Amino acid sequence: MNRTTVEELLMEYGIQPTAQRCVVTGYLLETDCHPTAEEVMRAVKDRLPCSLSRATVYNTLKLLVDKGLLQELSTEPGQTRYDANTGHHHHFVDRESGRIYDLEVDGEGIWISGFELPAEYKADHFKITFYGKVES
Amino acid sequence: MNRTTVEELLMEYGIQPTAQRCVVTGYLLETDCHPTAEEVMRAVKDRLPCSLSRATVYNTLKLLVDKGLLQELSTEPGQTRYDANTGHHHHFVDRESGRIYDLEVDGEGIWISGFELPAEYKADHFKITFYGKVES
DNA sequence: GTCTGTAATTAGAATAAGTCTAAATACAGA
DNA sequence: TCTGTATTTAGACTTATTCTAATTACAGAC
Ligand SMILES: [Mn+2]
Ligand SMILES: [Mn+2]
Ligand SMILES: [Zn+2]
Ligand SMILES: [Zn+2]
Repeated sequence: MNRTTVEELLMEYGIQPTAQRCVVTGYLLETDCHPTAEEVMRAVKDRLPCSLSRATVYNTLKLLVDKGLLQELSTEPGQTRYDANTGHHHHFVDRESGRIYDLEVDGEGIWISGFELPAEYKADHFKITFYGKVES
Repeated sequence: MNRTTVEELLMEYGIQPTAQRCVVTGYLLETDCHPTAEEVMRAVKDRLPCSLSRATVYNTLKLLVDKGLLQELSTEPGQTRYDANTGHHHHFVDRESGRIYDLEVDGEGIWISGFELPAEYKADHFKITFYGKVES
């Protein structure tokens, strides 16, 4: 995804497309590894002619989450991770490597049987996280 | 659950039952509110004749997790919560209050239909977290 | 019952993730 | 070009958690 496409995407979401925001968004769209803010910072700072502040990375990530372009993941304590895949999907955490894999849901959607959510619990969303090992 | 019962439980799990550990464990067993380390600290320090160090609370929580008496929850960034319910169960997060409710799984267990875990993904565990509002 | 070595606890310092602040810079619209 | 607002910046600050070095508690040996 090139520079112009990212710019257009940001504008569609009502976000002023600055160089910093483009490069952060571009990185999150192209990676599939659910990076932390720190990882975004490292990955992205060489792509800019200028310096990049930590505050800008955090502000940008928060803005993108607010506007619905990213989702936040809390799979392990002390690390917030970011995911540009905002469709309804789930995750698999490899315990050894810590890597997080996306699990896509096909057409009809997912169905959980074997227990009832009590009537007074009105859920608007759910996520499933699997833990284990990916045998390569 | 009284003092002696907690002591016996800790010993069964191979944990030397000190006063601090008993009181932390006792609190987690009696509450259903998935407290943070800070909340455990506050709730528990008056139950001891002596002072209680932050380091002890964190060490104890980690020990109890290691030995399988507690599980850690990462439902929201920046807060690790603890859960003495270590059977297979799931959670409901009330977005307004932040409160976390347990969802028990009945006899036959839970079944997820609508997508396949790829063959090379060997999962030993999964958890489901629902988000929404509890209407009281 | 003491002695003694190890385990546990303590207060406070150190880290690390994330937020805030105040000043500088960029930029959209007049 | 001018001007006001939005964005970015470096670094201070906060908060959750971990580490450290010294003290205290305790289990087993005598
Ligand atoms: Mn991070
Ligand atoms: Mn906490
Ligand atoms: Zn994902
Ligand atoms: Zn629970």
